[in-house]
Amino acid sequence: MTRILIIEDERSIQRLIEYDLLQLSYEVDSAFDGIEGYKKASSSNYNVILLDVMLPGMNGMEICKKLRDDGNNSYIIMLTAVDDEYNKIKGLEVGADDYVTKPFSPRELSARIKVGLRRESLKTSLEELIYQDLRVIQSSYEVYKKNQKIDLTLKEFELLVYLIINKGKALSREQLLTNLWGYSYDGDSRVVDVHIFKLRKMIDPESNFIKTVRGIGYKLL
Amino acid sequence: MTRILIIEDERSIQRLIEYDLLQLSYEVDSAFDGIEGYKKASSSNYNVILLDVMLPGMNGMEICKKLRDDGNNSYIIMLTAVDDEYNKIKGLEVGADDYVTKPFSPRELSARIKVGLRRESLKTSLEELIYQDLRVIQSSYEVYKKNQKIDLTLKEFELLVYLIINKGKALSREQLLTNLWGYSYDGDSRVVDVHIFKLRKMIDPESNFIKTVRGIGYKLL
DNA sequence: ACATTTTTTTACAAAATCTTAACACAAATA
DNA sequence: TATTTGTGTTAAGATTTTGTAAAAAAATGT
Repeated sequence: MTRILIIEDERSIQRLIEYDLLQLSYEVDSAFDGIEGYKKASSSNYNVILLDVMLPGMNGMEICKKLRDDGNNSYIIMLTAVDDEYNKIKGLEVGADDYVTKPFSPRELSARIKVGLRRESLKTSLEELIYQDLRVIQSSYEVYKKNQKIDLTLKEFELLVYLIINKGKALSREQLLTNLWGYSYDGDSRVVDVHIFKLRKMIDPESNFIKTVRGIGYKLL
Repeated sequence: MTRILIIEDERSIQRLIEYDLLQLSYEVDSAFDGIEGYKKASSSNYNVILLDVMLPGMNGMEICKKLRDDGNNSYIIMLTAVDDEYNKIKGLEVGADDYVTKPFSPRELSARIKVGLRRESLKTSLEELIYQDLRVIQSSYEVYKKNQKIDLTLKEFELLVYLIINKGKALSREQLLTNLWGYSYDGDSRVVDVHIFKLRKMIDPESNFIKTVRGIGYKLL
């Protein structure tokens, strides 16, 4: 179950966000001032925390910093009223993962959350993945084939990780798009194919283990 | 995505049900008389159909019977105004899966729907299907006969899965077309025959277990 | 601002698969 | 038995899907 905490004092905004997230069947919890927010965030484990910068009691920056100092590693998205560069930098400095400027569309917010969840799940899974003669180190985004380092782009890397984690399963393009790109493309996109093509060229030139499942997508043997 | 069709002429009840189901994030469609209901149920694939017994146009029993005759295998829940044993028995006779008496609470209805969905998903979502010396792995789209891998095309694979899930039942071409091809039988298409032929050649060269049911279609013993 | 890298889109070729149509054959019916 | 109806089988042609390269767009670095 995905748990999200909203720390936001403006009720109207809080309600709106809560409504959208419930629609997406996340488990939602809310706090309406800084103190309460910090307490909730500390006492329970959330996958994502939406944190308003301007709050009564304790402001968002402080909360974020304190949480990180406590060792909290939830994915924190800062919410702020204006697109000000200063807060953005400061937010990331105190340990936020992302930053959304109000007003934002539900779609935008949910896209950001999905990115966060993806990143989170990558974080929590195995640090080092071994597949055949490949060694994939997630923290440093490095890949070795027979101890020879291979340079992959970010998307190639993420695709490889996802394939390995789900090895054996046929993965549809939609599934790959939602899980790696973070949202669903409308219309038909061939991005996945192109990335598979490149990945094959880099790590699997004989196309031995990245198999095409015609009509569905791809799978790793 | 779970799709539910409500066939109910009383708007107030329809609205109520629809509201509850949308809350549970099902995809909901509605029809307000028998003819429309039958058409919608036939033309599209629903996981669950909620079917009022008393309807203008065509009554619930008729619709249910006709749908079953067409090979429709949605989970059908009959709705009736009074708890009368006669209708209950009759309903099950014409092929309904469950029976709910009005007035019912949202909770009761959703519980019944969940039962239906579970039943449906149990059948279709088995990771591995075993039939005689065949092993069909749905997540990877692989088929083994006596541990020997057999390469099937997507349609062949889907056909095999459907046959196994419905083993023992005679399946009409129409049913196979609607459920596997996603459109309704158009009179003289013999696509199914060709695919059966190919499937037999691949997994059943002796034509032992894919039997022809003359005048109807095919079945797996 | 410009150059470089990465990602996405687009177009076209190649391949696999699906469908149609035809004919052969078997089963049912008169 | 002859006729009709339904199915098996085949192969050509149509369609769909994927591979690949290259251009366009977006992101990043200098």
